[in-house]
Amino acid sequence: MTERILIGVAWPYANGSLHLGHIAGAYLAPDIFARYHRLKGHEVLMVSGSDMHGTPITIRAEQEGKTPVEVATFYHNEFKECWKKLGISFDLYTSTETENHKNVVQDIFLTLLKKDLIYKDSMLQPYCPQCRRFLPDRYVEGICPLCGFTGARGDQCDKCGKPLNPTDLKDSRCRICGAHPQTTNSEHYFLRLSAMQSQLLEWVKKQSHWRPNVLNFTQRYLEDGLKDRAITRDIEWGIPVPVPGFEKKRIYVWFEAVIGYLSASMEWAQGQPEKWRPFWEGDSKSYYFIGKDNIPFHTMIWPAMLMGYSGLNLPYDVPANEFLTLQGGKFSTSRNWAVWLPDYLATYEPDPLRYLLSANMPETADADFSWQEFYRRNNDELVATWGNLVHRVLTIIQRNFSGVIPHPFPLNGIDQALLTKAEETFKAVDQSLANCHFRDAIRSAMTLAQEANRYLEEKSPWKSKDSQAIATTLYVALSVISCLKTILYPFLPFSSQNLHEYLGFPGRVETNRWEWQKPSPGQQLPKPKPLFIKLEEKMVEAEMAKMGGG
RNA sequence: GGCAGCGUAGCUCAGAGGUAGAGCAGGGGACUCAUAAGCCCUUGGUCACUGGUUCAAUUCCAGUCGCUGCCA
Repeated sequence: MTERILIGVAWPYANGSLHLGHIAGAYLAPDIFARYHRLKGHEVLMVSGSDMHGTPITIRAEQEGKTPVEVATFYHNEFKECWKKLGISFDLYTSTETENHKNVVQDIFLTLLKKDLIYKDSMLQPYCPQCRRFLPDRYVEGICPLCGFTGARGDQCDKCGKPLNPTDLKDSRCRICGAHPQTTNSEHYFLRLSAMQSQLLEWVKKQSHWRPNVLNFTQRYLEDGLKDRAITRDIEWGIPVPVPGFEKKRIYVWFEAVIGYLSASMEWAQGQPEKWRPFWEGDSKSYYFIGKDNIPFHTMIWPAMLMGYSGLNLPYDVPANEFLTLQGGKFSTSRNWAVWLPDYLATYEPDPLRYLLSANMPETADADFSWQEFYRRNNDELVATWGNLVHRVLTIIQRNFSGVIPHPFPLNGIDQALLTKAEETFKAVDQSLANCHFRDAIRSAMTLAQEANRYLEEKSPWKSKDSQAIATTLYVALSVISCLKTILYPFLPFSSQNLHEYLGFPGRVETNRWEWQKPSPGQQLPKPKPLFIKLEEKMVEAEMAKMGGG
């Protein structure tokens, strides 16, 4: 049965480069999932885009003497380059700075307004008379009333960790110009989340297939009670509020960005206006891949908006990942405690990173990245277990059979046992991937590679005098390698493509289905090269030296 | 302060009410097709602490300590 799968991926904020925490949290998993489903022959639509709006971008632009659109576009382009190099296979990667997105957002805004799910109210906001603008809470600084720390921000104090309101601060000042902010009343629109609470809770309680962390968090949050939230801001960079009198205000990014899933689907369908609908209606399942910090927006706010808008599917699953830590600590942009994706991709191949982050994905708990671990997993697992398995078999075939795939003879019990194991692994990985258990899936695959190494050892074709047994052994080993080629493709698309060619298959690996392709006896194989290269241990020190604070 | 999560071998992580697991690192061995890779054997743990439920808990419950995150 052909399934239809919508894959929504978190929209990265275009005011800084991507680092490995982003990839582990939200971007690798959906790509694996999408590649798997495409192989299964399912219809997949995977969309995302850059979140271009909001105050942090305008402030960065001012500091750099640029316009907000220049800053956001710079990072948007950098993101697109990263996706290409890392192999994150979006069907459309767009941005919130498109005419289409603006129209869709305004349409949803007006629809919810008409249904009275959005209403107007006023709120107090810090205003800087010198900059002549309203300040987001975290752009107000001052002395913490609780601990006396002088660098406390209007949203919280970094010293004692207490959350604050901007008006709590003593001797408050504007973080941009240093002037003393005033507090001014301002009119805004609010989303009536409080009215949706029971409907949401009822829906959430039925989602027993969600990951426990996502489900528990959401339920507790809902039982505590949802508050209405302001969805407009006093800034100039963003999507205009389509209401007279609000010309100086913009729709707040958290309301606007989630709508991107829908607007991007429509943009993808351009030219065929109804083509996006099957992914948003009926049997289609929608998956939203995000980091855990984004859970409330995808299990409550976006569903509430969809319920209000009505007619479109609510999320089927929100497989949120936990966080990646970096050598035991939090990623920190300001301390440069990070591994930047553009730097990584300028130096290394994509597959070793994809491998490490898959094998140690923060699926159920935080996971740690270290260069030592990267080095080790590349050399000891990718190269030694998997790459070397491929290389030794292909090399023996080159040497002893002139590179022609040997014809197998009747199988003995050992041959059969390995083939059975491969068959079982194929099914197990299928199940794991369908259930978003990525770590289990790649672990099963590597276990099969180990089995194949043991098999070769046991049969030792390099010692054997029995030419039929040698031919059979190599054919069986090659078959299992071909099995792994398909299993590993969602995780390691680049090296699987190379392997696909070394095994004598034509075209692109992704044009084949999720099937165990058997090699064709008698076929001439090309000269292989190692799938992965060993790293030198000194790279660990070199990379660590690049990180701040270490 | 409230809530949640975590605390398992040197390291990264699994696991489960009934004599503790994997990979890597450490030690030993046989082999040589292969990127000195692969294979076999092996040393490591009172599963944070204290109580409770149970015939039986490291696995369930309560509390303590430590780390992390979220919230007012």
